[in-house]
Amino acid sequence: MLSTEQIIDTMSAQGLRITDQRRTLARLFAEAPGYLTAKDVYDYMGKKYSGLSFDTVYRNLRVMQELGVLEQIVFEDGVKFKSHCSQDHHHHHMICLQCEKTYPIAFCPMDMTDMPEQFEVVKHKFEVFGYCKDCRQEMGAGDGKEGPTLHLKQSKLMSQAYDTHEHAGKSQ
Amino acid sequence: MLSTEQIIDTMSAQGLRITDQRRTLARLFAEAPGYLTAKDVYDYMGKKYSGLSFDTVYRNLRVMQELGVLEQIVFEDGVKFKSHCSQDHHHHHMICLQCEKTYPIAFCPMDMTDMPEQFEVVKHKFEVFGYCKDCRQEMGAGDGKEGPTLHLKQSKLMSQAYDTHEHAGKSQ
DNA sequence: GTATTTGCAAACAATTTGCAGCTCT
DNA sequence: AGAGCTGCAAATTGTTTGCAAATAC
Repeated sequence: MLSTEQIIDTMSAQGLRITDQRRTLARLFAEAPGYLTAKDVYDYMGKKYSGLSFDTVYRNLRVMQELGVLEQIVFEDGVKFKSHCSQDHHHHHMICLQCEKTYPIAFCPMDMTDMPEQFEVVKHKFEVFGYCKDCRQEMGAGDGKEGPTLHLKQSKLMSQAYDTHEHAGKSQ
Repeated sequence: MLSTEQIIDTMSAQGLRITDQRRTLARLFAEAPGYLTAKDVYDYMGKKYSGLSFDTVYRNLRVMQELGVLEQIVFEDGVKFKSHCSQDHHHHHMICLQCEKTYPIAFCPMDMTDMPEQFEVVKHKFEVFGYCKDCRQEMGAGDGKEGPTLHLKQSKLMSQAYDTHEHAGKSQ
């Protein structure tokens, strides 16, 4: 994840002006553990910073995304944003369907497989959805949804995935 | 892909009524080589079947999707539909960014890797985007976009992918 | 001081809904 | 006959745009 300062510096370096709104956005995304919709952002900003308009949120989400500061993902239920992962190494995510936190996967399917020559690969998407440890515990505790049965094999390639990264940090 | 009849039979078996519109939809999706937006469908239906309304298109896309006849994918540029692949075996796709045809990938990353025990996997997504043989040839022929440079290794797991399946059929 | 940003309101696009009339079965 | 469809028009939701006033540099 990027820190508040990294986000601000990047924006500043691109000649963007650092307004209070943008500062708040930077802080929000630096701290947010999961994905946020434009509305989430708006609601949050509303608390901290009353009088912020929806279009400013949209405009900035767009700008920050184009700048590479934010990652935009289209879920079935809408568009969401989160701070971009460390640019250094390419990786994929497990995404919790409950809390929407992301956990890095220390493995990329494209490393494992070559494409047929006839097809020129431009990009790929690999995402695993499910329930993370924390949410499974809460759900298992019995609040409506039934605690899921597991049918998992021993971890081979991804065992490190669960706690290596800052991703899954319980920050906030 | 499903045939017109398979689609119609499935819908009929679920107690849905077979109207002219639905018949046309079934035929359209049985023949379409790639993904279609609601608007694509509407435009097409307009030709064959003048006077069809947008809401009917939406209603039926939804119904057919819930029924499992259509597959709905959310692309960056919008929601698109295509006829569901043969239900029998799970597989992923290469998707051409130009023509949006899909080519099956004879490999699933989830077969290769176990997830950490702590995470309960519900579903996963693996998609490869790029340019297919046909489109690369056309583009290479020099109509604006530069013919892409390839940097592909020998195919290991996916070599069969390119011509096994009916998917990539040049049908229509 | 000047180019950027913001907030407002209004425009827009995509999708959904209510309802009366038409149509499969 | 009667539940299920369709088409229309109107409502909703999510996102974008034009413009004057406010602000960062």
